[in-house]
Amino acid sequence: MGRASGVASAAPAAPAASADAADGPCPRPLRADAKRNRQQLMDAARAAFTERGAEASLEDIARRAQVGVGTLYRHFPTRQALLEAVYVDEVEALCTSAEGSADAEPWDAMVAWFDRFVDYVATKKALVDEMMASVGKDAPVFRACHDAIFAAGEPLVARAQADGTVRADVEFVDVIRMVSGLCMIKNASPEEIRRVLRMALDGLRFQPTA
Amino acid sequence: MGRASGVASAAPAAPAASADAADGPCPRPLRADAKRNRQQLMDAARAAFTERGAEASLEDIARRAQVGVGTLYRHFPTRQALLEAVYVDEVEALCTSAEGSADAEPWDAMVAWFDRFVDYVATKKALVDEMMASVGKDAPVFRACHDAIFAAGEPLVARAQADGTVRADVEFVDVIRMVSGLCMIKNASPEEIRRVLRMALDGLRFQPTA
DNA sequence: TCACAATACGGAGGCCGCCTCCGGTTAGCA
DNA sequence: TGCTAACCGGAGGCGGCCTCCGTATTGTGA
Repeated sequence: MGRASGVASAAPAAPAASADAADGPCPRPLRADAKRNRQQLMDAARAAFTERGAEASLEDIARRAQVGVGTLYRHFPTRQALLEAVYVDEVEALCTSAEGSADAEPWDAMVAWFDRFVDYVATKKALVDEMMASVGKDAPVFRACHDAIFAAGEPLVARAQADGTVRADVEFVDVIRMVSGLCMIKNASPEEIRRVLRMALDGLRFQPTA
Repeated sequence: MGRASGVASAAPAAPAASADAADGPCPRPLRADAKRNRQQLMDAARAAFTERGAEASLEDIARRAQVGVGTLYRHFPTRQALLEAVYVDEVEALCTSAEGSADAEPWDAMVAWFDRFVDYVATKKALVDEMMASVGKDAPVFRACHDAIFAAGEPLVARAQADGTVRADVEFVDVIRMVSGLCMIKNASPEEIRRVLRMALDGLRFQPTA
């Protein structure tokens, strides 16, 4: 993560991770078996959501994780909770990809990030159905991811604006909304989406003559 | 409908309509009670999908239509079939709205139609989840709707291109893909979407200097 | 090392929606 | 009026959702 308030929670890949960070005082650090099962559930869920979509059967996820449904529901009371847990990880990965482009041309750096944004999203449509919905929503987890995305992308747009390449009257919210929308295009190849993205982004540098 | 191969089937509003047009020779014109039930089902479905989303319970739709589930499934073997039947009607309405703008400025006429497109879609997100998926897909019904939309919108874009307002190298498929994507933006007010749409459409008239 | 809470596990069970199947009903023709 | 093809409706099998509670495991204090 770059700056940004660090999206929070979501146990890392390592098995012995610190799966704390709920909201309250957190009296106990989660028992060993619980920690293990939680991780297995997240892994199974990530796989299932990726290949079957956000509607993947929770019972099936539990089976894949070699865990009873009860356990699944204890860790993640709702499908939404599970979806979020997985998706927070993903967002982090996306956001870090914004770093290290400081030396490129502002416009190119910006376009490149949005390219990655779209590619990235393409591989997890299911998860991102939720993620897209977060732009503008104020649920706690969403809020954090939303912030992370802004922290990653806004500077890129600002730089292109300072540079004069992007017209001054566009706002990042609108741009991210636009790109989010384009991510939802169905039945289009990556190249097709990229072409559309280029076209739409060109709107950012159109200088109204009026 | 303008030109276009007339989207087909989907019984009109009038109760005594000719609900034929399946695919084959159609030996019988559908019995009176069947015709009535079919209409009730479509009405109930339209309402249910609009207010509960595309996941609305089919059993509930049958109940609302005061018909057994069996009847529902006989008329519409799959949820998809029902969705399509309802959605064909909707697309027709959208397409006809492209007519009568021949006297406006090409750019304005085009923008206005896409505005309507987005507004229209906004009120039936559920249905249009399917519709959006149709751009590029080749299922029979989809094909027809797809054609109808192209027949309605393509001339508008072509006119703006002939006019020189829209750059010559954009293709209608891409434009409709772009707008379709924007329709999917979540949690945004109509004005916000309109702003994004304007921004994206400006990309069509950006003249690359290179 | 042992014993005993505190925690966590897992799956049976109630509920609901999907879809199929078939005995009973009805429209419409002769 | 009688007959039959066409149609109706809902019971029933299946699978997913979620809850509840008896059983198993962990880890801590003696």
